Amino acid sequence: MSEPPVLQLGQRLRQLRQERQWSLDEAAKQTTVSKAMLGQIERGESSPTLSTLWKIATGFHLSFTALVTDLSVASTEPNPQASNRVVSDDRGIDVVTLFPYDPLVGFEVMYLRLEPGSQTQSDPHEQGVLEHLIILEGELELFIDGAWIRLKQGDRVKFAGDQFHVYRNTGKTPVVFYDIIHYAKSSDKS
Amino acid sequence: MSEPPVLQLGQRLRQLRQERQWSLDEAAKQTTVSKAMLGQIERGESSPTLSTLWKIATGFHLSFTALVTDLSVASTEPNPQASNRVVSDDRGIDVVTLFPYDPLVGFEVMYLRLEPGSQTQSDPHEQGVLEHLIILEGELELFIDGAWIRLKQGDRVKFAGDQFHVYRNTGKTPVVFYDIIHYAKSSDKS
DNA sequence: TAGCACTGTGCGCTATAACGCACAATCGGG
DNA sequence: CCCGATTGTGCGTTATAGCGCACAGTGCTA
Repeated sequence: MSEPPVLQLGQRLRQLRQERQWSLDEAAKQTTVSKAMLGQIERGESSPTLSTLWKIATGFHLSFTALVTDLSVASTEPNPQASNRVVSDDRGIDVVTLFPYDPLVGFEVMYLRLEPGSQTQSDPHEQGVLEHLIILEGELELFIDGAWIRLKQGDRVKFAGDQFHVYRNTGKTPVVFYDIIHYAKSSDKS
Repeated sequence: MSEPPVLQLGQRLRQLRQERQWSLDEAAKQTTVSKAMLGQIERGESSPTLSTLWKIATGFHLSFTALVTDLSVASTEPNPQASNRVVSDDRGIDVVTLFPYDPLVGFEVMYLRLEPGSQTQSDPHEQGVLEHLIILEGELELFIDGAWIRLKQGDRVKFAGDQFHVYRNTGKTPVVFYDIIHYAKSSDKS
């Protein structure tokens, strides 16, 4: 991941202060954090503690997350068609992770695109895995429970991912779909 | 306002660690923060710096916001009626449940379509709710934590849904997006 | 012009974050 | 039983967060 966000926080704090047209002195009064410390933070010279961050957020009348929200690893990702795609299997398969696995929610979200004539099979995930497919484009064929089912644009299906299954595109246009993969409770994905 | 969230963070960190069944030693390895320090934080004996918080989030494979998301000032009481979350102004708003809430996975998936000029606001969900948006069409404006952010086709964002937020479409074409709403563990939606 | 108030920065001092290490307690295996 | 590995906690040391204060620079007014 990227570097510690001390510089980013500093820039953000200065921006917030200037929006309010507060001097460092005024900001110090509002936040009960010393003027000198606020200056250090703004210049990225200091990594404030949680308590100090809290005082700052409170003094600026922000929720805590508002103060640090831009310090997230870009929650906002660029267009998947324009981002780094991962060819994970045979030719004609694109896979992009839209939301990586997060133990807090227990799932990850994948974007998949299958060119006409392509196919990808999935060995059983670990026990308890549930998959949710949402078809955006084309017609997907899913082999599950010993049978092929067809899913067209707008369709969705939920199935146990802890069994062998296959995705294939026998149509003439690409298939695009999302796959929300939920892992059983208390299971870390890797 | 309420007290500095040092105790809350400690509880949260311990919870996250126990979910993963990590010892302090293992967590120290993953985060590059010393075992003794992690212990101090968990017991609320220390107020970690931003850099240390960052290391922890990174080591736990969380976004920074996910780590501190429950530490919001959030003076507003969580809305207990999470059943009908969309407060509308129904004109120009289509909402379809793609996957209804399932306690087994802890989330539901919604499809939303906003006509140009339409807007919908959402009172805070219950505490701990995380939302994941994937923009399919158009350009969505999301008001969160006191600021508007723009999300175009293909973008996605993850944010804490336990705070007031607004979706609006100020563009000239419809906006279509998916919303994966995850409710905190041990919380039944209805 | 001088004087005053304000602004942001640097410095030295104090408090505490963060660390490595030792250790008591626990558990499992021989 | 003993031994080794693991676990979480406490302690002393080091680095730095956070502070009050002094000060250079700026702008305004008499």
